[in-house]
Amino acid sequence: MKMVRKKVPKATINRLPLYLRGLVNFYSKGERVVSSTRLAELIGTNSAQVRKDLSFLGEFGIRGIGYEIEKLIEELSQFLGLAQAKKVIVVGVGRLGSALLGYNGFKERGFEIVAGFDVDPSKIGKEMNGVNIYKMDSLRKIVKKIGVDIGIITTPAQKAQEVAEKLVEAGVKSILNFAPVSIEVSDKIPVRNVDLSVEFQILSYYLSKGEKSIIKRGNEKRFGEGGKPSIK
Amino acid sequence: MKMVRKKVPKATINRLPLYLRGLVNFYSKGERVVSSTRLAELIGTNSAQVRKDLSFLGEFGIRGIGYEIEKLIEELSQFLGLAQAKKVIVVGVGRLGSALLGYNGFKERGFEIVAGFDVDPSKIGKEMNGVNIYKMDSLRKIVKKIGVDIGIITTPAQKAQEVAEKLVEAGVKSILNFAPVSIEVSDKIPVRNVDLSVEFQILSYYLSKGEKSIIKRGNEKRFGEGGKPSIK
DNA sequence: CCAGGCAAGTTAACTCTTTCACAAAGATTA
DNA sequence: TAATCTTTGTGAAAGAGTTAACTTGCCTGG
Repeated sequence: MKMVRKKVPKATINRLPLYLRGLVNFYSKGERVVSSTRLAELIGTNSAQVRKDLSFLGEFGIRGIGYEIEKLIEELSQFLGLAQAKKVIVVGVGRLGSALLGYNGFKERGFEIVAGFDVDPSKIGKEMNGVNIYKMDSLRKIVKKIGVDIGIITTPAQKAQEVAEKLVEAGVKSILNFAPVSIEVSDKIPVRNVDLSVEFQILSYYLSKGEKSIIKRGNEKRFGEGGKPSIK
Repeated sequence: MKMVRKKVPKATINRLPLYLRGLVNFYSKGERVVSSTRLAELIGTNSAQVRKDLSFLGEFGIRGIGYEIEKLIEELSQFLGLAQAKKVIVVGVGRLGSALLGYNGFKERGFEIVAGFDVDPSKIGKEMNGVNIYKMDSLRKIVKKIGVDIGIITTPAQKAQEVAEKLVEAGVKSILNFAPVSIEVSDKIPVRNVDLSVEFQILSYYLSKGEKSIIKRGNEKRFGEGGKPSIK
């Protein structure tokens, strides 16, 4: 029975959205209660982990029964700050950027893309999937006017850092960077980097790891970025 | 002078592609040597971490100087199994799938998209960004013929599990899943799940907590169940 | 109301990862 | 050659995260 919530580990934070996703799925199938074991299978971990993770948020399971799905969804949404919708802009509406503009899953989950920005004159002033595309010069004005929670960077790598700075300067509150480069901004602004090539390369390692798992050594001669908090 | 079986930590594996990315970038700018401190800044960690990570692969720094970039790129590429090109297919060429088809960065990094698959008759038989789109029924035949290292799933969530099973059955060696659902296949097949909504939600948490910034990438890999990839 | 079953909550052991701090070794200077 | 400087490589300590195993509490059947 704890009133004071201890600090929630980062590893736990990373799993909470996965629980949420699974719970919503279960709920839509008519289920109303779920056990830690069932939730664990869903995301590939074990039941102790699930109980531990959820215990950081409070006690809302029923011993002998499990967790009431609806209640747990509510608690997780609350905890993750999903209670109110988030406004999102996309800078760089090339292939990936426009794919994001068109993905309905975000809106369903409370992330509304309110504007796109690009430097290509042939895109500026157009509308893509119901979202207006503006020139970069308008960034500041538009952000000030509507308030933006998340700025997505889908520009080429060379432009990413510059864009990140413009976003911060304009007042965007957090950044999701898809450009294959690490960006560095004030450590007050949460930044997440998602590099798809990196995912491929990690997979490549596990693909070939049979031979790679034995290493010979020694017979001759092996986020706001910038030295701030390192997170996995 | 030791010949040791030493397990490379997963956390290290996840960082190696980031070092590689930075090194390639430095090299293209004409630099030839880099220190652990410099590499650390690049990915937002500290020099001890970098040295430790690299020490798992061998000793190829020069004390008093740093690391020879070209050599380090070579070693990392070798270690990550990037020495030979990987063949990739994309199942589901909707918005995200076709964005991936068109991204040149993959080919540059040795990941060649050799075919796309879809169920939509209006796409089948067409070519998108130089890649032929086939019907799902052809999956097995084509995979058998050309050999496929990585299968990307960019279908709707409801189809993802079924597609994953077809991929495995056809002989695809690893899977990168973008559908917002966890897929479960044989433990022998490495799987990585990338859910963009999850990234948004994690960001949402840090946003609402007004907490210090996050940095790195999300995450964890899953291998079927509770992660089997370690060799003891 | 009690006994038995079941699953959450919790503690502590354990494992994994990061960081510290220093010895080792190549480079440079005198 | 020796002294000094610099940066790697590493063992050990510290810190995070995971898992096992135990305790608590709810529910059901008798």
